Amino acid sequence: RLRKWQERIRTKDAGERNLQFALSEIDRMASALGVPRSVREVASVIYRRALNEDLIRGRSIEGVATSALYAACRQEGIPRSLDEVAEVSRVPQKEIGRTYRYISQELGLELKPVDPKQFVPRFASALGLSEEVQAKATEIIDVSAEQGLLSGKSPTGFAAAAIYAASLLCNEKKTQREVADVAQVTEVTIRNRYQEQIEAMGFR
Amino acid sequence: MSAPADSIEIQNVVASTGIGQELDLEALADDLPGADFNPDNFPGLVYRTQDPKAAALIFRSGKIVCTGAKSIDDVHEALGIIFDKLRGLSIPVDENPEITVQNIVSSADLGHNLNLNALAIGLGLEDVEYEPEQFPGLVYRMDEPEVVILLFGSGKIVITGGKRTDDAETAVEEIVKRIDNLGLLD
DNA sequence: AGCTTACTTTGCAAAGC
DNA sequence: GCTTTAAAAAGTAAGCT
Repeated sequence: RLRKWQERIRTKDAGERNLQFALSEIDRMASALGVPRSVREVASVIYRRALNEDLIRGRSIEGVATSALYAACRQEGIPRSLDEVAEVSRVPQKEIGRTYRYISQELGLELKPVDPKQFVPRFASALGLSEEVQAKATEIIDVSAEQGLLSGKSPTGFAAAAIYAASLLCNEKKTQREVADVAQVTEVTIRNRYQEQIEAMGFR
Repeated sequence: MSAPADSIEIQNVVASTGIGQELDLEALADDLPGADFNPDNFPGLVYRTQDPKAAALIFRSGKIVCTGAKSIDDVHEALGIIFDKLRGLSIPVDENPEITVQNIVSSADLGHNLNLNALAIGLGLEDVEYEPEQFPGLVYRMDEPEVVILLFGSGKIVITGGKRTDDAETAVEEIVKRIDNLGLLD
């Protein structure tokens, strides 16, 4: 009886320690990513929900914590790419993606596909581009998405190409390499998306 | 005039069977030219047939998994070749081992481009997985028939998880109906 | 700038770690 | 959960010329 009691305390303490660890990891990663406090709070709520629904079983605490943060960024409209999240996590990108899909499904988060436009302000300011370029990039994304060019394309690559095109159109040219570096995509991807978008805009 | 269902092509059939006889895979690996056996890697011995092209995983228990065949007939043909090869090695093989189809992978073309973003919302986010950062296809789990459909922006699709030949046909007709009802079939 | 190769996703069985 | 097999879809990536 006494042993059972001690075991309960031990598991309760362990569980408490695990939760504290997860929350501090979310905090650490959120700081490294530079996301606002509100997003960390949303991530904490998602993590606690996953914990209450026993979704951690068979998965790493860090993996679930990272996925919760990735989901929270999306839910709050300031997405980070899986690449970016993986850079501040000790969990491989592949596992983050897989765990995100799992908790997203189990918790019924029903997050809409990431909108490329949501990357524009962050990428553009990292490149030192003006509001005018951002507005142009947003317009390019809207027009080309309406013409069906977005289906199946990576949101970061789509945003990167639009920013590259907008920088040319507004005489604030950035090289494909510079844009590729902040968006973490290859120049080849920017080139491919750029060609399609320019055509969709009626330029050439 | 060409209905999407007419574009269905079976790409891969997975089936399992058993010869009702335990096997010494080490010996079999020596006696079967072209056999790959790496027990440290995987417990099954891999044997490939040329015509029809297929790959078989042969296990110590005598159970066999056949993959890569383009039709159910090809599965039977390929396994027949393997059964005869084993008999040729004086290994007793059941007269007519039961062959069970476990999965059929098919491809098809809906003939229209698809707006996957709109489709993800229209088909219901709870039944859909669409993460273009990770994979360009939209994953849709259908209940009847119970199959998984991968939909691409080009209108090309993949149907998998079905065990019967007509599952793909039923699934294609159903998905076309659902997409059309959403007004997303241009 | 291409071209080639390779990896991402789905489904399934097998035996064993 | 992983390991291996097969095949399609289309996007992305890396290596080589």
